[in-house]
Amino acid sequence: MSDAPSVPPSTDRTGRHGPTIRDVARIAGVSIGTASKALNSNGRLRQETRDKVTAVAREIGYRPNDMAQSLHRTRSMTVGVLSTDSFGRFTLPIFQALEEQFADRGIAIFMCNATDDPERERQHLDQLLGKRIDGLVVTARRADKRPPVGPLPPGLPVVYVYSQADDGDALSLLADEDGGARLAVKHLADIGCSRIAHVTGPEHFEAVQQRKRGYYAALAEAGLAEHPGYYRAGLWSEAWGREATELLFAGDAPPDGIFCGNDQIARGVVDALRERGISVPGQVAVVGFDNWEVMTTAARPPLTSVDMNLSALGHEAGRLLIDMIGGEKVRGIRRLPCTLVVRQSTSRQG
Amino acid sequence: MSDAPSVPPSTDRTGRHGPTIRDVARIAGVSIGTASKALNSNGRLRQETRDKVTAVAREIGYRPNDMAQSLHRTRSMTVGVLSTDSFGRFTLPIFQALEEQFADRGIAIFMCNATDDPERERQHLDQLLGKRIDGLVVTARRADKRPPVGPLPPGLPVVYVYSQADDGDALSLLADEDGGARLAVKHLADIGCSRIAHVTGPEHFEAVQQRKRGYYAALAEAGLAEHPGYYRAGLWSEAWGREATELLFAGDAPPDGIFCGNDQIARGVVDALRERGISVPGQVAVVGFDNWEVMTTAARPPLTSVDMNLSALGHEAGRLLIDMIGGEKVRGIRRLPCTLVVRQSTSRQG
DNA sequence: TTGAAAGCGCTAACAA
DNA sequence: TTGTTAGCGCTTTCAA
Repeated sequence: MSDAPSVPPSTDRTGRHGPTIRDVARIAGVSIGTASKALNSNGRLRQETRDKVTAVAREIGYRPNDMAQSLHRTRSMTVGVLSTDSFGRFTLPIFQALEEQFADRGIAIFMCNATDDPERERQHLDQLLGKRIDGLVVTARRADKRPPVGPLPPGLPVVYVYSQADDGDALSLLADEDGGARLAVKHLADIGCSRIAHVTGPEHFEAVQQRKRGYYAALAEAGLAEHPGYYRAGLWSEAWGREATELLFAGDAPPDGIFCGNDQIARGVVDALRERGISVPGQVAVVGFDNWEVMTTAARPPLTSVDMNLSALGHEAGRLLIDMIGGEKVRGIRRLPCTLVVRQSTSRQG
Repeated sequence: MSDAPSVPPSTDRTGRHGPTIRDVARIAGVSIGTASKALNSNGRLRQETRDKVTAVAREIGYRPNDMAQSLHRTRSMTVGVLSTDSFGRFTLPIFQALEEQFADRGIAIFMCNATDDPERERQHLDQLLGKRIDGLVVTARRADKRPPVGPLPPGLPVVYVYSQADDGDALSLLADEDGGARLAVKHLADIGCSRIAHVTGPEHFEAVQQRKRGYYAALAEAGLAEHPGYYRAGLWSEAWGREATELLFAGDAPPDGIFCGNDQIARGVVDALRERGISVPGQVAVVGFDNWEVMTTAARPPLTSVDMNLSALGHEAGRLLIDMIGGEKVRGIRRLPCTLVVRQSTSRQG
């Protein structure tokens, strides 16, 4: 069977998970310890030996078994990402950023989805803990408060992203929605709007509350009056955007600037305005929220929009989790700034 | 320190990964072997002993270490999902379905993203193989052919989903795009359209080729003539949908049915038609592709669209991979049927 | 019915 | 410079 007669007699058994370091050592004619040193390029070894071992390893397709390694180390080099709401448009850029961060450090990601089902969440958590993850990221679609996941082993680093735990000791990373709203309203004021309306989604969303706060705060800062009827909460849909526009323009004091709670609403608004023969941004300027390219660039005109920088949020989450795994203590709620992306719905050149 | 004086003296050392079975055994006052039997409810043991052990385990929060277990088993109970194009709208429902399938069987998922970067793909693959995954799913945004991933250890089950390997021995799961196109065109013919156009995306997409084939085949089957200028390839955008509509209606024989390559194009088409004062579906019926709800329901009127059932594709992929892990040999290209979802753009009741 | 011990694949401390 | 060995946490014979 053997094509290498110089190889010492062996059981010819290859590990159930593929060739093992024992196989490498045997074929290379060295001890296991030596093989280990050679492959991990540490310890003092003759270059010749080192080369021989690595050559054999390559030849037989040896690949160290991470699970066996992790049994020694205090790290499994894996983290769990638990989405407590289904994978969606908002969690996606966060995932992507997390993935980059961790992949760069050789940390693998267990991805789990527990769509608002506590039972499933429990199962996933059990599984992740069985895998001895080094850290956990919890994401959601909404930034509303949620009960903390758990119970978890003490000391397991956890970061909530775009999601907030009802637990003062937890670390939550959120977008500064209030600040985003201010950016939008200030921008409208800066380009000369004085009657600025806010058409937004359902009031039970925390995000709606925060953006509303930012809206009023920015109005005050700009020295603009609040107008009853300029604030309209409804649905997150284009249809609501169109409907709200009708309502706003039915009155005697139509707005000259509209800050929308998301891009779908904004798109509905610009459509309705166009169909009423009102020019955007000439007569009315419009700002959306989310900077969802599918919407912002397809709208006529393309929409100025607030970007929550979810990708940055994900990167920061990854960075912090890695720090925490490294032993740092981090807690509290951190809000990352939003950015305004200007397009033609608020400027002629855009 | 100890609040249980009856417990035998110990090193008071808890494993680096949390309490171990040794801890359980020591505290329960039994041997490790006994504890193992009790916790895995096998072997013959006195009920009393069994209860004592499980009680202790629960109390100290013992959780078996999967990595240590996997060292014995021939399975790691993990699979890798490698996205060779970034996580997106198309891969999402597939992920979700895969996740369900695997989670139900206690299999964890390593999620990796290698956005068209072969180097990164190699890294991820190395990592996954180090983790001793039991199987691999490869997804992509496009269904175009790609070189097979690898090199992989022989016998490692792989399934390509919404993605096709340039390797006859591989298993690929795809949507039946040709069939989907036929569904759409047949539907249009059935409701009385006789001049059916096809506005689609860039020709270098395999999907475009296939849908085009289905379009012509269905025309022939319905006994309808091909009309030069009724086939328009362009971009995957609303703007192209609008532009193509202008082109189609500039000629002398405007169509009375338009099958679009995706929902964005379709939305552009219905918008352009409405603005031209052409009623949909009264004068022209329109069908989209993808059944992307954001588009289909926001369009006016809501769009009839072909659904590729990506979720079903994901489920099937999971099922097959599990079969393959179980030892079954599966190969070849499988195309799963599309479905037509009828809405108002082709029917008055909708 | 329970305990002891070998070993999964690997690393690291210690000997030689 | 290299080999030996004791674990990492667990399962599984084989003895007792």
